[in-house]
Amino acid sequence: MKLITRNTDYALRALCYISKNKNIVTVDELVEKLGVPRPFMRKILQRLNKRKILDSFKGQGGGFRLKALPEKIYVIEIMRIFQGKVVLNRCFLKKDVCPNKGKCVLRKKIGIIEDNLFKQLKEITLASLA
Amino acid sequence: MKLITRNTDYALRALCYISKNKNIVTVDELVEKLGVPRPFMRKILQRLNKRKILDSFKGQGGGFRLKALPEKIYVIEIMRIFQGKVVLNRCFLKKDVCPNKGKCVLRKKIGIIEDNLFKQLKEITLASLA
DNA sequence: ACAAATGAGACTAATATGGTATCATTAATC
DNA sequence: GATTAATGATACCATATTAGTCTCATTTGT
Repeated sequence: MKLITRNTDYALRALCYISKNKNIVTVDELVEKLGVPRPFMRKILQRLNKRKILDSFKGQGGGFRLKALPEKIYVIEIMRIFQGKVVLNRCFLKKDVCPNKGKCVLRKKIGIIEDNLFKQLKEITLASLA
Repeated sequence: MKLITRNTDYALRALCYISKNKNIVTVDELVEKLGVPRPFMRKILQRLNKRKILDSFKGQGGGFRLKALPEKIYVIEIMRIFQGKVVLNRCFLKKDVCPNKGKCVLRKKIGIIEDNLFKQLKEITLASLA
């Protein structure tokens, strides 16, 4: 079980690198620095662009740049982009079967853990990583 | 992203049910109560037996029974059985490429979160769920 | 002997993750 | 305006994990 997937990990490291450069950064530069397969890196960056984390510039001299301040970019947001909604507190039983609907202790306990996890993740910004 | 898989969820609910019965419980009874597919339930119980969480009895009148006290059965242990070691704090970069080996802030942060998660999970026993 | 239970293990299906390949579009430069 | 260097979009493939099935063997009470 892992909290962070490769996708997210690469994205975060790419963002860290970009945040340290005032200039525009190209895919090739990131590929060289991080050793991530080029097409994969591209896909990740494109996704970050679509989700308004990055700005992109086409054509010669183009590349990527942060769209927001590193202080405003949250790790949990990047996780959501690549790993979907982070929901731990789910019941797998069919609703009509679950023997204690409404007051399931397991779900409650997991819910509390989830809340704590969120609180911690929400405090981690790109700025705090760099 | 989910913290707990179906496997684990079913296992926990089965264990809860079993813990409330002094008698031996059969697969069929659990299947009826929880609405989980029979062969899947069997597999889960067999695994719990192998890992010494349950005792099993073959033949007519057989079934399953808790091997330890509910106070001594930890949710994290069940998670490990069905989801493998719970390790969140991993770096995906090749070791010789990682730009800040040893002092990677991301890993440190995730490490702290992991520790907290563990602490919480370790406190949840089967007894506390029932 | 028979029936009712679990043990073992191979097999299949569905989903998520990781990764590739190709062609289109844009913009600077010559 | 042609070339070139960049990203955009998207379809596709590979691998791993999770979920689930099927079948036959073994045990044990009646």
